[in-house]
Order: sequence, then C-alpha cells, then structure tokens
Amino acid sequence: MNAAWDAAWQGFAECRRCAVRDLVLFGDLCEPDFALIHTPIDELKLAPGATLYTAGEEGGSLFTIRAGLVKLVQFLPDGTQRIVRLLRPGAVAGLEVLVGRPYGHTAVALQETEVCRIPRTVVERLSKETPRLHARLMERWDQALQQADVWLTELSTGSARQRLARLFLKLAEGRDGPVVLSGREDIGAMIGLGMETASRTVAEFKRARLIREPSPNRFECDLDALGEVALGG
Amino acid sequence: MNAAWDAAWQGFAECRRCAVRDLVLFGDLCEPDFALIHTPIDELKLAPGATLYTAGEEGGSLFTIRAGLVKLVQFLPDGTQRIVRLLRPGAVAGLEVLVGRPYGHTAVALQETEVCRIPRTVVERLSKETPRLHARLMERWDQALQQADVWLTELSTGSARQRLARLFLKLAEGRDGPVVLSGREDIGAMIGLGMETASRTVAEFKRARLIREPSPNRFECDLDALGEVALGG
DNA sequence: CGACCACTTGAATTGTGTCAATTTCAGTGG
DNA sequence: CCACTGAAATTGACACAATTCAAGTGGTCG
Repeated sequence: MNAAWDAAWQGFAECRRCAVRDLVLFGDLCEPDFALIHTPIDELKLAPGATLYTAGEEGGSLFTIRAGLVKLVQFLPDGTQRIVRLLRPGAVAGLEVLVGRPYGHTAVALQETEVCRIPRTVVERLSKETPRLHARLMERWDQALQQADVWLTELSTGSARQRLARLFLKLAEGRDGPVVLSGREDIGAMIGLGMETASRTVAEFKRARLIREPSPNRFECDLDALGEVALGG
Repeated sequence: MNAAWDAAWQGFAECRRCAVRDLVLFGDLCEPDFALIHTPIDELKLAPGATLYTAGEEGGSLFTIRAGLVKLVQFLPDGTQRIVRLLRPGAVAGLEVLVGRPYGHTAVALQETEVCRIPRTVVERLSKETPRLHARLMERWDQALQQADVWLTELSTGSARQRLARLFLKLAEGRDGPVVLSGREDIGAMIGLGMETASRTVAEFKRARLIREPSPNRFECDLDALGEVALGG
C-alpha cells in the first residue's frame, strides 16, 4: 500500500504567497531565493487516519505541517506501538531524510491535516545557496528534540493520572478550541499505558469534571484543575 | 558554583591534528577552513561527577565529547531527576545554544571524560562560510533525536527487567570492555524506575549470572542472555 | 437485524513504589 | 589499630497502582 494513496493532491504550492509561511521552513527566504526552487512542492490534504509515510521507507521528501495534527509512531519488537511525538502546524516531519536516513517513524494524520511535500533536493539546494534556511532547519531539529525530552519526562513519568493530565495540558496549550484525539488506544500509546488504563482514567477525569467529551474524541478541558493533577497526583 | 570549576583545563586544541577529528564535528573541514577559527578551542578534562554545564545557563559554547561518558539530566517539577540521554565519544552536547536557547539539561560526567569546548561564534562563523559543517551538524541533531526516541521506546517501556536488560545492551554495544556506571540511583533515573527497584533488579541479574560486578559499578554482561530478557520478560 | 468495532467495566494478578531497617564500605580522627 | 561516621546499596514488608483477561455495553454500517 503506497502512502501517497492516502493523500489527496491539492495543487502546487505557491510558497511566495503562503499564508503560514513565517510559521514554517521558508519564512526567511527572500525573492531571489525562490528562483532556486525548481522542483514542484505539492500541497497534500490528509484524512484522519491517513498515512503520510512509513518507517523504513527511503524518503525523498520532508513535510511541513500546515494544519491539523500528525502522530509519529514507532513499533516495538513485540509488536506494540508507541507514539513518540505529535506534529502540529509549523513542525516538520521527516527531517531524517536530510542526513540520508530512511524515515524513522510512521507518520499518521490524527485529524484533517494539510502538509507541503518538499523534495529533499530542494532543501539541499537552498541549503547550499542561502544561510537563511539553516537557522530555520536547526530550529526545527531543536523543536523536535525538545519535544522528545518533554515526552520522556512529562508523559512517561509519574502516575497514570499525572500523565493524562499533562497530555491534555500539552495538547490544549496555545489553542482555544477543544482537544481532538483519535481514540483511547492512541491516548495509551502516547503516555505509555495500556488502553484499558487510559480509558479508565479518562472516565475518572470526566466524573471529576476535569474534562468533558461532548462528542467522541473531542475534549474540553479545565486547565487549572488539570494543572493540579499534573503535579500532585 | 561555577561549572567551569569542575573542569581541568588541558590546553588549546589543535583541531588540525586532532586524533579523533573524523569522529567529531570538524571532520570534513579542509585547510582554509581552519583559518576561520579565531577563537581558541579549549580542551577540558572532567573527573567523574563533574558538571559540564547546568540547565538554564546561557551557554556560549557547545562541547564535543572526545572520551568518556556524559549524562544529560533534566529535573522534574517534583524535584526528582531523569536522565534523558547519554553522550559518548563523537557526540555533541549543548547544540541548543546554536538556536539561542539556554542549556536544556544539566550535563555531568559519569567517567573520566575529555571534551572540547567550541564557542558558539566559531560554529556560526564556519557555518556561514562552508557548507561542509552543515552536514555534520545535522548528523549530530539527528543522532540526538534518534537516541531520544530509543530511550522512550526501549528504556521507558516494558517491565523493569526488560528495561535494565536493554540498558546494559545499549551501553555494551560497540564496545568490548566492561560497562561502567555511577551508581544505582543513576540506573534508576535512566530507565524510569526507583532506586530500590533498580538495585533489586541488578541483584536478580547477578544471581541469574546475566551480569557480573567484579568491582563496584563495573559490569560484565552476558549479551546473548540479556537479549533474551530484553524481549521476553 | 446481526456483525463488527471501539469503548467501558469488573475481578484477579502482578509489579513497582514506598517506608524502614540493615549491611557494606571508605574515610576520618581519636 | 580500632571505633566512629556517613553515603550507597541491599533487603523486607506492605500498600497501591497498573496490567491482564474477560465480559458486557453502545454505536455504526452493511
């Protein structure tokens, strides 16, 4: 199954006029730089559950997330899966292709998601010509690394209640709408717990009115109360 | 307490003649590039337990590890600490200074360790002039990120026995001598377990002859047997 | 309507955390 | 030389939290 089949092609990107350009990779480029982009940059739209790429694939492209939410999944020797990171708008997926590695994770959309597919060659070419891109690239590496550390210290440490509370806080931060997820299984895979424990703890939070779930997998959170739980227990 | 006090100054580095140059950051530089290094690069020697830098410090330098072993520690809100990564020869510590962030961790030597202190300005200057350094830098970002993922999936998942087995395997890989560590507390902090559980599990491994500890904190490992435990339970 | 799927809930089991007592060992000073 | 001290490691007992297995609920879609 080719990953591209999951994605609907939306058109060629006009980076120059991109609405979220300063969020993403090409924010600092100036007019002459754009002339260096010779390979088309596709805009893709992913339905929830669609696979962007699969671990082990030799990837020719990296992706900037324009809208939505993407999970990076890693499979353990015993078959179970663990969600290693979440990518939100502005983040970049597949940076590892820049060092010649195959994709290290499987990337799956959790919501309606829009991405730009940037061929590796484009980044490499720009990288040689303009130093402006370097800063952005390093910021993205740093972003990813910082998030990895957070997941280890905050989402893989402490009791189930603490982890779940921190997860909701993370997902809610810098956003006003509800937190949208994709099921109990994924919640467990993010905080390193079994599905049943995740379900139980979510139910408990609902009873305690820390969260509401007006429609399936859409959560409204009481941030202050969750903050208490995240620390205390 | 200044972190520099923990370190003994060894001299100015002669990068051109560095014995491990191709391991580290400047492996691809050619003769004219070295002329661009105007700020001295110090060589430091750290005793076990010495602090290289502290989380939150505004760091002016990054460090390449020439020999030894360094832990990156992050402190949790409740005061406990978690070891997020280990740096072995060839790795780079403090990459975050390149994006203008203060150090994100506290870096502490676990063994006798040698490092080179490279001022941020040197890297930035070289970065502007030669693209050869970029590839190396990205490799190091990638290395760190990959290790972060491994720690999450292999050292923070599964039973205490599995985690400990995987830890020893990780530390033993690509090396022939014994695995040298710094105490049970640290073992626990690496695999996300309490000190008592770490101690108990180490004792159990010794009884089962999976490991031997001929002198304190030096471990000889039966890799095959540990491999079994890492998977099965 | 029945099949299927995700979620919920229950009960028993196991593992890990916690608190506390004890041992070992290296270092210090009488 | 030996008794003291303090730090790190070990061990035991107990409580509790999470996994596991299993049964049951609720919804959606053919």
